[in-house]
Amino acid sequence: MGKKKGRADVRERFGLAVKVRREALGLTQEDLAAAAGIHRTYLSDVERGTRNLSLINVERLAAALQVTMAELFAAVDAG
Amino acid sequence: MGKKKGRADVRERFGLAVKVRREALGLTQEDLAAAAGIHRTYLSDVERGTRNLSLINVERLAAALQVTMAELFAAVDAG
DNA sequence: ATGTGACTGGCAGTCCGTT
DNA sequence: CAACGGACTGCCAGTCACA
Repeated sequence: MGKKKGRADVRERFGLAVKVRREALGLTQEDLAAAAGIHRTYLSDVERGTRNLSLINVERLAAALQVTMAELFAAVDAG
Repeated sequence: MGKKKGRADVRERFGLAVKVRREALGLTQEDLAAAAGIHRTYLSDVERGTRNLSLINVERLAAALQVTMAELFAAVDAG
């Protein structure tokens, strides 16, 4: 039953949302990183929840994932 | 009829979304800044679209505005 | 293909004040 | 009450070598 309580850090929830969506598209981290115009190792950090990325990179990632930011954050909120 | 074209910068759209929601709640910048745990002058910059804020502060702001991040970004996307 | 530590430059974020 | 300037600190952005 549970609901949750100690919710995970936003960075972790965001990273997971990105990863789930990326895999749904059948892309590798390298593919997505290239599409979003960011670096491969940076994306790796983002998916693992160790980076507190900012607005501009959030937008780039959403675009590369072919979802609106609202859709992406719906998954983050749900996480 | 066009609809879109040169869409405004994410920072500007985000700042406007925050401002509209803040005013709907009848809060001053100082009130909201205190509720979100960020600084007054920084919030001023954010609303004016001059700051590229990061994930953690986005979450704090959404919480202080009493909306989910998805709801907040729906307004940003619409902007 | 991905994870991770380390590194540096620039900006996110704070705080003073004035308009 | 909000915009804006200046100065400061800490952390994000961006990259590499290597497991």
